[in-house]
Amino acid sequence: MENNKKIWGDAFERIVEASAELFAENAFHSVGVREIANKANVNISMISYYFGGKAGILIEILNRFFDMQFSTLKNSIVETDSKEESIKRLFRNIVDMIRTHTNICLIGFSDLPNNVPEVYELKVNKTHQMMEIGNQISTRFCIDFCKDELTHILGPAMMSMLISHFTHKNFISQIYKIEFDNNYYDTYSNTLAELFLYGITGFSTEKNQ
Amino acid sequence: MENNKKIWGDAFERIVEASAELFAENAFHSVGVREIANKANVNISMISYYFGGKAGILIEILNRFFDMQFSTLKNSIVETDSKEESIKRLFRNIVDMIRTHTNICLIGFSDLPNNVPEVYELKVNKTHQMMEIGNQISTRFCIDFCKDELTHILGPAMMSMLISHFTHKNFISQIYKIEFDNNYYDTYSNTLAELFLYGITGFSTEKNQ
DNA sequence: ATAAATCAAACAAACGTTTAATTGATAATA
DNA sequence: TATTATCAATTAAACGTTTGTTTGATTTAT
Repeated sequence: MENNKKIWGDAFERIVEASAELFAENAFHSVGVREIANKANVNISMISYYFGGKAGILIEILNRFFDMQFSTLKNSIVETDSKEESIKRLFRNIVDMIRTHTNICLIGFSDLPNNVPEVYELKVNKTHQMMEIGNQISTRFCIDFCKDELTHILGPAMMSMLISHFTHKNFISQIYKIEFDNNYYDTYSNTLAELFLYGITGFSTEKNQ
Repeated sequence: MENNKKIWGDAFERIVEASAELFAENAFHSVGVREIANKANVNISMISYYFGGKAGILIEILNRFFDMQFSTLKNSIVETDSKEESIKRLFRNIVDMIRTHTNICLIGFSDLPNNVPEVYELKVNKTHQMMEIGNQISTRFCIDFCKDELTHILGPAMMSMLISHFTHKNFISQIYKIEFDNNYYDTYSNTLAELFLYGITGFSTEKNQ
């Protein structure tokens, strides 16, 4: 895939980038090929030319998302880490990933064009792989509580928890006047990591001291 | 609104029901009015007649969702509860709500037709109200850690955590062979409540004893 | 000279909405 | 009691757009 992109023109990448922005803002089916072509400054027919159709763009984006997610999770495994540092590093890395690739992540988590068979199958397969990696990480993290049968609960729960802020960000910023800077996301990542580690009980005692 | 429904025929309710199923399965913009009309056994023009357009159905569904969410949260406040029982009751009630109204909840949480101005504004307003109720509940629950400035993090995080299973359910059931019965959701609700209360640390020690 | 890249134009299909006519039941009139 | 008036409910058909895709010619670079 990396090779293809260099053989093909910039248009390929511009289409992916423009689509990612548009798909993240609104749902896949509500974005038209002409809107994409305009934003990417390419002719409409380039979409079918490069991606075989509109759905092909989404598949490209989803593949990038899952690759990114996999490597982020795997890179978060550091053998010498304590359990606490494991979780904190993991949460920090995931938040970093979402911040630097917000659009792709929002699409990967929330876009649900299940009526496109290719997309649906890809999601099933990748979810399966995610569960396996989740199991690996659980044991490597020495999270002994996390039996196989619980991975499918806690895995999605953890990821959804972390992404939730970014899906609500637009609404929240219209209500509160918060600056979403590095400091904010340090706190954000740490807060959720501590919640995940110790719950609101441990969290409250720690903060009150 | 309750009155209107009795003046109007069954068609009104059939349209809402059919749309909820379809919008939950696929995104709002990928569902056509003819598909809705077929499933509801009504003429296409009834949609504009009753709802003023396709978007009107979504607004009706979202209003029901937010009303439901508000009353579920408020009904979870029992003054005599301990902190632990407060959270467990809250989580139990939310899971019950999602189970009995899965479609409406999936739409309320994940459907994002932000390019429909009326829908977007409604979501902003209701999110605002949700945050206020979140604050009320936090203090009533004696969750002293939950300052105002953290509600906008923990509120969405908690809800997203609980809904995550239902958004992933289709994928998960293709991987694992799990029966999603009453027992499963008792465990599910309790597991996430304990995670929220004590984190994976407290959770593991409790389970290993 | 060859092949990839880009273009304007047209394609049929599906989209949401509107129209005007008709049905059905209820209320008012004679 | 029979007839008329009224209005909500429902229908088939057509409306003009917009949809994603394809075609065939043209440009660009190798």
